[in-house]
Amino acid sequence: MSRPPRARASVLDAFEDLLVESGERAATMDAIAKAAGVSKGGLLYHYASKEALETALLERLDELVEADIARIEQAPEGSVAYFLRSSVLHDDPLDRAIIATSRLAQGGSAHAGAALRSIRERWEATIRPHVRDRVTLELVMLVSDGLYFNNTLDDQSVPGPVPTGEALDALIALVEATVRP
Amino acid sequence: MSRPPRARASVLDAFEDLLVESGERAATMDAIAKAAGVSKGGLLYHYASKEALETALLERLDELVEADIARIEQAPEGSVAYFLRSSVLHDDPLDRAIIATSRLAQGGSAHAGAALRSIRERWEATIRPHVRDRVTLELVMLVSDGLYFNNTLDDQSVPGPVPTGEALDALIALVEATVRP
DNA sequence: GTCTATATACAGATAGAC
DNA sequence: GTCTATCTGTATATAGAC
Repeated sequence: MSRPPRARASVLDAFEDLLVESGERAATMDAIAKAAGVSKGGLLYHYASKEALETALLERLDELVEADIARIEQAPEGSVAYFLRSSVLHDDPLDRAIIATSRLAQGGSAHAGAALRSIRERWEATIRPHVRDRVTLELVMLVSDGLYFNNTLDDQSVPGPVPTGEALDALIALVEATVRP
Repeated sequence: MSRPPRARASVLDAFEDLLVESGERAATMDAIAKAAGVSKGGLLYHYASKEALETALLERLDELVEADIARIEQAPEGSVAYFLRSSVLHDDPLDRAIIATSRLAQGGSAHAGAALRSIRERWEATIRPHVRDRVTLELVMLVSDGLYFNNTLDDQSVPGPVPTGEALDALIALVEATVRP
């Protein structure tokens, strides 16, 4: 755990980037090695197989989610507002890890699918105390899922259909007014 | 168009099934041929390439969406309620086509991604007259997206986190009360 | 720790018989 | 229209030098 080699992290970054930017088909061992600036042999010294790389991505995701949940609970603007607002961000490490994992899940990885379900449960448990009842909890979760889903479909050129700026503020205000306990 | 050979349709069905049940990695030409009960050569007589198969799936999706939009507009229970309820179904042809297309989009297919964005725009235009304003329209669309997203992650064994039965009725009632013009 | 070279498997696609 | 056999490219992974 201590002092992990620089190359190891940059290989994982390259894997994640390729998944996010170009999809699972593009994330081959060759492409990952090239993007990370190492040879295929070098890559395989750090991660002995593609499955090892996927496992490492899932572990990174898990750590990022843990930190995110702490932030949700302490957010000054309120947990629901913070949770929804953070569902629409694009380029922070957590969102990239989620989108990458989502690509793997849709490709057929059962582990990745299970990881996403587990994250959703942890978020749900965190939000539960801050809403009125079961139904309003569903509403918050589904709006968040919807925001994430649109993130995953975003292509870098076209702006996504998801609200930003004042439209996002208005959406959050609407949801908060509806779900407040 | 008239009297399309039975085998042609069953090849497309097999492609869709493999995408939905097992993800894009599993949907190889070999696996598709086997599932459809034809040889690889037989498959390639009907669809000369994998891209042709993807194009056919997108065309099927387009037709199903067209029919769906007509149903949304005429639904006796109201367009918003019908739209949300139909977002949670699992085994109708439209949902399977959407999930299959979603797998291709996450795999990296730009065409599939564009098709999903186009569907979303058509739905949005259909729902627009039935809600109060821009913000409530966003809310309905995002809840629908959230329901679909959870569908795509559902694994066949575990029941998904998405509401059914009375919980779904309550959710729909909540959203309708919030967005009604 | 990182490299080159190579083994093995499997993908998509072609050729041509029936 | 459907088949078998085969070509070609490319994916993951191994072996072993440096």
